[in-house]
Amino acid sequence: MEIRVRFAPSPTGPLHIGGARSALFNYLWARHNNGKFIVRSEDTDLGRSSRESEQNILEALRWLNIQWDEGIEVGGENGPYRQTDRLDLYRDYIKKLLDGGHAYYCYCSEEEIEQERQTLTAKGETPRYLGKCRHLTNEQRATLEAEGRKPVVRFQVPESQAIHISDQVRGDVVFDSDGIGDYVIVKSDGIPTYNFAVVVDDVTMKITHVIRGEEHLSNTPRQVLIYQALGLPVPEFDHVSLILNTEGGKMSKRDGDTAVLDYQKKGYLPEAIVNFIAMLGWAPSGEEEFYTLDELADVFSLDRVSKSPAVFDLQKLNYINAHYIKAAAPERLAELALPYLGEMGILPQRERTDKQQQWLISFIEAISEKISHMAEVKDFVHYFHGAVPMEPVGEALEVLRGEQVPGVLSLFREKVREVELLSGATVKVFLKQMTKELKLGGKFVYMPVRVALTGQMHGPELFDVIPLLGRENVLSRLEVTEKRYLV
RNA sequence: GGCCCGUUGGUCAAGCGGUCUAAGACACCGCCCUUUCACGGCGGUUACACGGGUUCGAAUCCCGUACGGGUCACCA
Repeated sequence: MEIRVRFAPSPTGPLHIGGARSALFNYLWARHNNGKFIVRSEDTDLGRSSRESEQNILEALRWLNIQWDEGIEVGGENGPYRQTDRLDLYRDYIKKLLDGGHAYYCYCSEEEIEQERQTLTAKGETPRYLGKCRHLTNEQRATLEAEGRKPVVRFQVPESQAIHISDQVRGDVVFDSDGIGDYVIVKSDGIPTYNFAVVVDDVTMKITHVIRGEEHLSNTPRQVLIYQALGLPVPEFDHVSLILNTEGGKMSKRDGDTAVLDYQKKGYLPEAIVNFIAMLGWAPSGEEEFYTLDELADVFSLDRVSKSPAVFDLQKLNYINAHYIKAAAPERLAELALPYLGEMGILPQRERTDKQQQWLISFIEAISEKISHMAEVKDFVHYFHGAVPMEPVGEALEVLRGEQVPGVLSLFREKVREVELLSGATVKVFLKQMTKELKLGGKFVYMPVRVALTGQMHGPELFDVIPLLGRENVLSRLEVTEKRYLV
């Protein structure tokens, strides 16, 4: 049988990290089994759903290179793929449920239901709807409708039934139907609710595995009941644990970036995000930690998915992203760095001169080992740009106090002036010469030069910094330092 | 509160009854490499929530407790 899985977000906000991981796991499972991956939209919450959110979600998936075989914007034979376009379909299934005695109209008011809930809670029981409207006669219904009441349709939950859920991640889970009240499957505006629509969609789209977040586990028995009432085969459910913030709580806006595209904006690489979130809640059997999408699809399996929640660790993401940055082509990184450099007025976004383009590439090469995501290029431009160095403080200032420093810097200036082309290679040569001529250890030559030029003790390779600064900036920075700190 | 799920170092995690005086990675700390900064290499600190069972033997199985989370909507 063909494996068919789906990602079914509700378009009420941007795609967040947790959603992306659900999508990824579904995608990987499909690819691993040569199956199909479907993307649909659960937009029955008319008030909160928007096309903007849907677009954001789709864009994020595309950015991560998670492609779908069927669904929104790509089509397929089981469409349409938006729930609001499937209302007629749902009506047919509702009719079946109503005719089969598995569902009924309910006219209870919000106050009545709230009352019932409170009574049950007070007794220490699960708050639920007990089925007051189960056996309304036609006359009673007519009377209630004459009062202007709009009914909802409720599913009639069978009594004292054990509901078994087969879940490859969590093992088999059993629920008692008595803990579940008759729940609404069609709202008073005629729109079906999630718990019902999702069943119809999964059935008609022939979904074999429902891989989703743990928050859905408690809702699963409601869905299974509908499958059973309809006499339809129940798919396998696989509930993946949640992704938590550093405090161990649910990830929210306050914890920083939760949306996938936030990371795009900060210049993270999609392959790094994929690699990182795959490892949150799943682990390969070997010790390799870097995987491409294709490699993940090869080795992914549901039985290695973790049951316990995972904390989103930005440091680890940064580490993984740094790895991919080191591996990426400078041209690609340059393209990604441009927005930040443009923002700072360093380089034009387009129509750069050859010289500017060359500078850009050299700049990227010099710093690509130093940064964890591209937005950090902003922290590095001062090393390579401008006539004045950063102000040295603390230890850096101490470095300039060394007695050999004036001699080092003046010799350095001489060398810079002598050299025709200030390239990395020439700089390397004359810096080495200087250590010999002055009979000083490298540290006593390189460090003062570094601090004099950048004001910092740490930073990119000196042989990169000097050519990128250019002769003019080097000389002016030297002068500034000598004036300010050596007199 | 009821129901359900979970609990290995600060974090991600391996482990599926003996090879566990518990792997690997991030972070942290040292050392080495580098006549600068890094990369890298080597080493170190830190963990089976607790209590009962079962068993010759338990991180691994069972029960309980504690803690965390999810859910109980005309949200999905």
